[in-house]
Amino acid sequence: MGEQKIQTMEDFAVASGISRPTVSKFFNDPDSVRSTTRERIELALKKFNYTPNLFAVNQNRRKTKNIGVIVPYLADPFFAEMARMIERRCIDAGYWPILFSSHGQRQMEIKALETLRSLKPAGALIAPLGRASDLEAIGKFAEDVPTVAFDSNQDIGEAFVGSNNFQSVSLIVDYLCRTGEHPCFFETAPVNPNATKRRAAYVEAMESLGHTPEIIRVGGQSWDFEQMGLSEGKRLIAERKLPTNTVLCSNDRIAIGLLAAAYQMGLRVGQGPGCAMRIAGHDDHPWAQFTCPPLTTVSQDYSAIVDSSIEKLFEIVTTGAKSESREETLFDGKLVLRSSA
Amino acid sequence: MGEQKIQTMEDFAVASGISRPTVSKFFNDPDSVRSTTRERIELALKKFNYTPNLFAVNQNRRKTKNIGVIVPYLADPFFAEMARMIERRCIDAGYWPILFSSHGQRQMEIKALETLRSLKPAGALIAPLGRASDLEAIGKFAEDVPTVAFDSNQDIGEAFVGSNNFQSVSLIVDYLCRTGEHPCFFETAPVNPNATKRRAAYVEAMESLGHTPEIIRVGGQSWDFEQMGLSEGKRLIAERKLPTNTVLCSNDRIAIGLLAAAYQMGLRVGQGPGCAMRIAGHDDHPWAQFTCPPLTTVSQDYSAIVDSSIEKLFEIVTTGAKSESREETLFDGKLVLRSSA
DNA sequence: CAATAAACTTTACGCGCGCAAAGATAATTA
DNA sequence: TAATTATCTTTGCGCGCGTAAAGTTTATTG
Repeated sequence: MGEQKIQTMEDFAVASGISRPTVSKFFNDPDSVRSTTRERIELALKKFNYTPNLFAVNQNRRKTKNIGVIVPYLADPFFAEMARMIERRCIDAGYWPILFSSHGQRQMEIKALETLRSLKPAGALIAPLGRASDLEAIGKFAEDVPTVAFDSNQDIGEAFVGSNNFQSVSLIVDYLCRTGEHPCFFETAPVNPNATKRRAAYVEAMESLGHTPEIIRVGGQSWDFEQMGLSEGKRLIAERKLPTNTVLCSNDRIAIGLLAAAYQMGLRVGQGPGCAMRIAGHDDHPWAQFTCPPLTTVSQDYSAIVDSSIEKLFEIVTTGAKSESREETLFDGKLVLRSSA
Repeated sequence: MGEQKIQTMEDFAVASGISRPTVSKFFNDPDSVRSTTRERIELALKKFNYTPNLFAVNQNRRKTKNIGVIVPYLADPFFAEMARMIERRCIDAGYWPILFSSHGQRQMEIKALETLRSLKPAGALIAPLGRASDLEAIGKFAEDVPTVAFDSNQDIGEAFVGSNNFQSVSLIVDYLCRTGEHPCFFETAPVNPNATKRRAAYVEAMESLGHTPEIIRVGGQSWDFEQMGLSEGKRLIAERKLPTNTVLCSNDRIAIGLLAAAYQMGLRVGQGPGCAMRIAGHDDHPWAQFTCPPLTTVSQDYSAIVDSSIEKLFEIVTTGAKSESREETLFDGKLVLRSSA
């Protein structure tokens, strides 16, 4: 080998002694050709190491095998982890995942949609930015491309898969009220419906337990949750503005910042005696087990959300069935008791 | 608008009253057409919202505008952050970044290379897995595609950009020795040359200061650094196996795990009186400022590394100059003093 | 204003492959 | 063995665009 440079499928077909259309058929679905033929092609494949030109392939296919994935913020391990799972599922199903991160910015999300559209994907999995999203742009995109939304429910796409915030928040509010002083709710300006729903869920849960909800909102809309938790947390502690000794944070990343604030202000966090406050989060973020103290939180069922949204998407993609009603699938959270609350 | 569906460049050219080749020219470089023409096209662009088919574009271009980016582990905010910067730079330069994560797995890295190759990228920025990498595969890839390696120096590609581990480690070893008990070195089985170099640098720095290096290696090769820092840290503390009260960790993620271990074992970490041990890390990881206590570490100059590697790559891509010698650029680290050591 | 240069239009080809149709060959069944 | 079916080969078109060449218009210069 080596002397003959296999560049095109034509070359490869000649070299392997099989006609090009059959080779083409093989690459689209190896099981669609006779086993003897398949073996001959696979043999030649090992010998010549040819890969079809992805651009030529996708230009001509009626529908491509591309799956677009857009997450709002890839530097958040939560989304990084989801992306990892999604990529794996796509590849296993013979699709090619293309990952975009909006990096928390409206313009980036729009850009990602544009780029994605020009890739003529078979489908898309989108976790919208939320408030910052151009819903109209996403909506238009979803008209042309089968789209499943996850994480943040913005009424776009054929279906939504996410967490049942009302269930999960009431779970942890119940727990906190049962085991100590009732919690106040610590949040940043809501970046997406999850944040809004969690606050509403907190209010509802508190009221149903006969407590007065107390909400502390800090800062503006930003994805630097830890930073805001830390700086605003320090300020609140210094000014003694926390209404109760128990703080339920809108998400784990805020809680991580608040934990650092408490530490730096010399406040011991936990349930035991000698502890000045309790801090709880929401999500069961990958880092939550490494905080000091380890963070009590409610888990989001990452893998269930990924599995379900992928499944939903493939269903829409393969059947081509535009469902008449937008389906919403919510997964329950589970209480993750560690020592911070 | 709306009634006329602009699908092809032909359609768009007709609709905007400009010939297709000129439109094509515009999309390749807006500055290559007369300003009056450019304005007319941009006007039509707003009106019709057309984007060229990326597959068709890239199929025909001599060299594509794709830049492949492969990072070893995207769930690590360090790489997520680098990837974010790289993406931005590429887009600003008119390139299209395609991001892959090896997810810590050899097979994924190989797969990413294969996929990337079929995208005929103009260039590639690769942070190799390290030990787990198929160096031969990357090497072959780099023969065909202009490649710059970063983060982990595996002798592949036209150039390497990374951190000067000897400088940075000796910096923090000096500091630690100067301000307290000399440090032992806490590492997992090295996943890449950085880890190996840091250990060597530690040994060298210690010896030059007249101290005996003491290395603690735990666990196997894995990217779950925090987990290993935590579990092995707890064990070491329980069994009183730490030779000194000062621990320099091979990277911040291990340090984060060890901090959690110390906390859970009731050990106070920091420099002050009443502190049982000091813990330092390496990298100035995005989370390092939110640990309890905040982590003293050495920064890697993320943005310098990104800038330099991008610059290097564009230089190679544009000039097409295969340099005779592989250039290595190392950036110095800076001491980041927080309160953990 | 004419002369030159720059930018444009028209025309045409080719990239590498998907895909369809018709005929040839191989595997399966009766 | 003949008939049926599955799979293959041959042939050829077209996807949407890059790009080149030749001719035409517009802007710049003297």
